[in-house]
Amino acid sequence: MSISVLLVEDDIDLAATVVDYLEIEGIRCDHAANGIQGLSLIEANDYQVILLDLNLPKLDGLSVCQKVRENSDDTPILMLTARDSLGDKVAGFDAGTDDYLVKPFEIEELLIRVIALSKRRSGQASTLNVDELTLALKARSATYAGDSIKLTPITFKLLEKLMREANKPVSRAALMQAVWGDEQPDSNSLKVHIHHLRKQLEKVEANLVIETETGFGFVLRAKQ
Amino acid sequence: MSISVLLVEDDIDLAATVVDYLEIEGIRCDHAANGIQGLSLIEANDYQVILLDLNLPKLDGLSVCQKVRENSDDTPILMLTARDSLGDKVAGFDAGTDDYLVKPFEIEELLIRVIALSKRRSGQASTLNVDELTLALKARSATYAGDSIKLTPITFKLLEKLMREANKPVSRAALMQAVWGDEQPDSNSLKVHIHHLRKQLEKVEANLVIETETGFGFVLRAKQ
DNA sequence: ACCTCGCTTTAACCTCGCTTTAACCCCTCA
DNA sequence: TGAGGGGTTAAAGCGAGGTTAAAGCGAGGT
Repeated sequence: MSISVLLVEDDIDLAATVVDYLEIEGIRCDHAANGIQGLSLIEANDYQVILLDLNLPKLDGLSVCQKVRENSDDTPILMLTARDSLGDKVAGFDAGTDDYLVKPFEIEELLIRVIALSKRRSGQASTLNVDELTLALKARSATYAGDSIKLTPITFKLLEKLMREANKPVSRAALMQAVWGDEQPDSNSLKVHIHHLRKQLEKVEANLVIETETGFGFVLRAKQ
Repeated sequence: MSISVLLVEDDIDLAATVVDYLEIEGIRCDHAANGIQGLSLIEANDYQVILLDLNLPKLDGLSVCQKVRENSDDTPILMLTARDSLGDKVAGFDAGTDDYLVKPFEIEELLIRVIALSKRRSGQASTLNVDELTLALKARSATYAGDSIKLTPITFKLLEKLMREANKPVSRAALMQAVWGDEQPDSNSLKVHIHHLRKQLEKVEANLVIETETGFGFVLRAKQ
């Protein structure tokens, strides 16, 4: 799985260098130029690591760090700092920083720290949401407006595929590929499992239906 | 509360310098000259931070680090290394290292890292709690509402993993990794030990159950 | 060096429920 | 009206998980 990080840094040249280097190494890298923008990106996306400059316009790095932690977000944070005093670093760790790097730093050094931090907490939950339906991929559980939905391994994979392509028709072949891979059953298993899924959606009175696209496949979309 | 650390380092002069400096700063500092001695001190005492030289006689730093983690001891480890290659550092983080410092280092730098690491852990419990179930990691004992639960080394590791991920399903692979590491038994050992654990939970009439997620793994959660 | 005890692994067997199959229905369109 | 796509249902099959007992193994004591 690929790593995706956010760099919050006001020095545009440095930012460009870091972004380029990380992208070459296969790490997705967003960039924010100030603390406020950084915070909103953090809330909107799901980063594995956050790289925070200590001195930022609008909202400094320490404050950003604190606010992230207040949101009970434990994404690892790597602080980038030009200062080198003991006080600043201790303050950083107090605010919830996981690591820091003193400028100027070797970019390889940054890379290995990003990789290390991304490994530290890889247990974060990613979820799919369509309407009020939530599918927790790690927890392997689904809920609709709070009601839990029981899924077997197969209906789980089916629902996942349909939710990823919500509102877009998915061909039978694509669904079968998603569920069974290359060794597919020959009979009408798919329609039986689609049927099970529909029953589950009805049970929680979901405002979602699986419609059939005759001769093609199925779509998950809101009713009416 | 005062900090107490262990330094595992074979360079006697360097060790003496570090010990003296840390003691002056009010940090208790034990010293071991090789990996084997280090391990036995770690098992016998309760350090806030472990400082590990990478190149050690008898048992190298990485191996010490791995063994500590295998004992479910998550005391922060700061690796001291003369080498500076990317590979070594990544290997270090893989083995469960929390931070590292490249020799020669400023002794003030060491101090602030020790302080930072000792704080990281101070928030972490040495016991895990789920519902009325308590697992004392150091004592390797468990109780439910006061009743003690007998755990073998394997059921202990199993329960620890399930409690750390309480309410979240844990895959078979993850459980087996947590218990056996890379050398896993080929047969159905896991289900036998899960069975033993369930029996223990029943014996104390715990309000917790280990549910199975068919085709995936197991979850520890409250009944109903 | 041997014995013993208890933890771990193996293996056999059973149960349960997920998956598949197949039969039958309905509806649409030629 | 009959052929085909899709929906529904129930039952068969089959593999994953549960249970149990016994063999294997190593640590600690004698």
